Parts: sequence; C-alpha cells; structure tokens
Amino acid sequence: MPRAGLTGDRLAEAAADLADEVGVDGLSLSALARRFGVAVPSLYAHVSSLRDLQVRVALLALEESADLVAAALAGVSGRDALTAVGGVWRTYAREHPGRYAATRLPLDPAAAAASAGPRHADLARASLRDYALSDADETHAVRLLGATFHGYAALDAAGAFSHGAPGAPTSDDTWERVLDGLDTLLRSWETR
Amino acid sequence: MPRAGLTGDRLAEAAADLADEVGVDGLSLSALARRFGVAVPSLYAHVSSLRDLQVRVALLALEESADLVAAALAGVSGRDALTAVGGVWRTYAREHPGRYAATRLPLDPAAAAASAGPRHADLARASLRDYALSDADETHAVRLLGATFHGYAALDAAGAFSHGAPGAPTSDDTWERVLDGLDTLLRSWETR
DNA sequence: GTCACAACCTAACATCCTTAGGAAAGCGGT
DNA sequence: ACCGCTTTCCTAAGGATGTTAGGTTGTGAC
Repeated sequence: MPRAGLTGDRLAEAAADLADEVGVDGLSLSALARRFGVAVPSLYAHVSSLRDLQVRVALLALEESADLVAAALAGVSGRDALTAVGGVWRTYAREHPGRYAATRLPLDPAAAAASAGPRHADLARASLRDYALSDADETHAVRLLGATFHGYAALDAAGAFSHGAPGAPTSDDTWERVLDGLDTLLRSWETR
Repeated sequence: MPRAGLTGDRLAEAAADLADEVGVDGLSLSALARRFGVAVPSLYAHVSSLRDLQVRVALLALEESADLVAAALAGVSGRDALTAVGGVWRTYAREHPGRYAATRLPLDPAAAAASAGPRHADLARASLRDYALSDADETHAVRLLGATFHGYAALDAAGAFSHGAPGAPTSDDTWERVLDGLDTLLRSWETR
C-alpha cells in the first residue's frame, strides 16, 4: 500500500482549506483523515491533538495574512495605508473564513510570541507612521485599528450588516465611512 | 423519585452560567444534565438540540445586555453615552465571557429579528442622538460602534492587549483613548 | 540486500449528541 | 379516595468524535 506522504505542514494546509469550507468548528481530525484517505490515528504521528492542529492553522493564517498586509502596505501611507491594512483583513475574513477565525484563537504566551502576531503589530505600527503619533498613542492606535478591523470583519461575517432595513446603506459604504473616520480621528491625535 | 423541575428557561439560565464558567465551547448537554442530576436525554423534553440550547443562551444574553445598555444609557448623552454603552459591553464580556460569546453566535434571520438584536440597534441609535447625524450616517455610526466595541472586547478577552511589551499602556488607558477618539470622530461627522 | 526508522494500521476506550420507547410522577375530574 | 392523562424523566442503543496502545510495513541509508 503506498503512503499518503503526510507531514505536519501538509496537514496544517489541508486543515486550513477544510476550515475555510466547513467553518473552524467543523474542522475535525476525522474529516481531515478522510480527505487524505487515511485512518484517524495516523494523523497523530504529525499532530499531537486536535488543539495542536487548530494552533497550526492559526499560525499559518497569521503568517499568511502578515505577508498580505506587508505586500499591501508597500509604498503607501496615510489613509491609503489604513485602506490597505483594513482591506486585507476584510477580504481575508471573507475569502478565508476558517483561516480568519483560526486567527482569533487565543494562543498561550509562548506560541503567541513565536507567531506572526508581533509582526502584525509592527506592520500596523508602520502603517501609522504618517500620523506622527507619540509612542503611547501609536500603541493606542494599533489597538484601535485592531479592534475596529476585527470587529468589523466579525460583524460582517455574522451578517449583522446585511439583515437590516431594506433601504440601509451597504457594508461597503459603511466601510469607506469607517476608514474616513479613522483617518480624521488619527489626524486629530497628531502630536504637534 | 422527586422531579428536578426542569423548564426551558431554567435550562437556558443554567447553561448561561455554565458557559460563563467553562467557555461557550465547553457548554455541553452532558455537563448541564450533570448539574441538574439528571440523565442527558431528559433535557430533550425542554430543548431540541445542543444548537437550540446555544441559541437560547444567545437570546438570553442579548436580552440581558440590552437591559444593561438601556439602564446605563438613562439620562446621559454625547461622550457619556458612548462610555455607557461601551462600558456595558466591555464589562459584560469580562464578567460573563460565555454569555458574551453566545451573543456573537450567528442566528438565522427569523431568530435574529425576534431577538433583542434590533433593540440593541435602537439603543445604539439613541445613544448617538446628541451627534445630530444624518440617517445614513447614524447607521454607519451604529455599525462603527458595534465593530469597535465588539472588536475591542474580543481582542481584550483574547489577551491581545496584555502580552505586549512591559512598558506598554494598559487596556484601560487605551479604552479611554478610544472613547475620546470615537467622540471626536462622530463630532466631525455632524451635519451642519 | 538488509536494517532501522518512520508511516500507517487495527483494536479499544471515553466522551459526546441524538433517537426510540418505556415507567412513573403529578394533575385533573369523578 | 381512586382513575386516567399528560408530561417528566428514565434505560437502551447507535453514531460520531478524540485519544492511546501496540502492531505492520513501506522506504531510505548503508
């Protein structure tokens, strides 16, 4: 019988795809084993538990999204930088719901420090350079952006912006308005 | 043998407490049955499935939090109103993590419409009355507040604001700054 | 070619959700 | 006080999952 050629990385990638298809809650070792035509316990040679698999997906998604943010951020600044970073999260959450949800999984401190999380923080900081904020304000701003972008993605994904009144503005409209708002907000923070 | 006296409402309330203790993912019919000293299938007389139980917890939490928001909003306006609404969400998420997480559970359109969700929207709208926004802008603002508050609560709960550098500002500091920012942002939207 | 390691398997168990059907508690009416 | 109906709660059973233990067998290194 030929081997399936499993590795931890291949499993993580397949798990990420699976999570995108069936949701992060639908991600199971059984489904993953089925996808590879393999018995469930075989996975334990490469992954120590379901939780471990979820963490691997989270790390993968954090790396992937950090790369996207870095690329989108090349050569732009000010409001364009906000648009770039926010846009990445918004489309990533829509196109890769499972990966995105994994991104929100709480990691233990060691794993968090070794993840692309800090890189995200650095990128967010870089995107704010144009606003000339103090160190503390930059931290506040990074958190504000994180909260707003992630909250927006979450509510949007939950359909909170679609099942409203018929004449209500679209989510895209609001998105633009939010970016405008953040831009003016941050400008008002500028140290002078 | 005496009866335990179960009802759908009592189950939902106990389930909410349980979710607060062990997390919304730890909420299980088995644990709930154990808590009542009852066999698992007995629950099916009052609840049609695990999913149904989760939905009941979500509805309960939405009602509860809407009451809190309404109370906090009595007699205040402007920045104080923002503080009130945001504060409710922030403390609710911290003190009742399971209930709060249930709040984020996607409901089907019918359930969503019958829930306290619309009341939350109305309350958010009311909290913005002082800013004299156009109808469309009010909708944008409600969404912005929702995204920011929920995103903040989620990141805070995930510990994103605690495992940073040693000298970093506290989450409370950032919270104040965020409220200030939203206030100036909304003021800049005012129709003149 | 053979040897060692890793990949993969079967067997087994615990936990969970769910359905089907039976017993008994409590309430009404007589 | 007794009888019957409804509802509560039970046992029995089945299916899905995660996890561990221990055995085979493919595959590359020598």
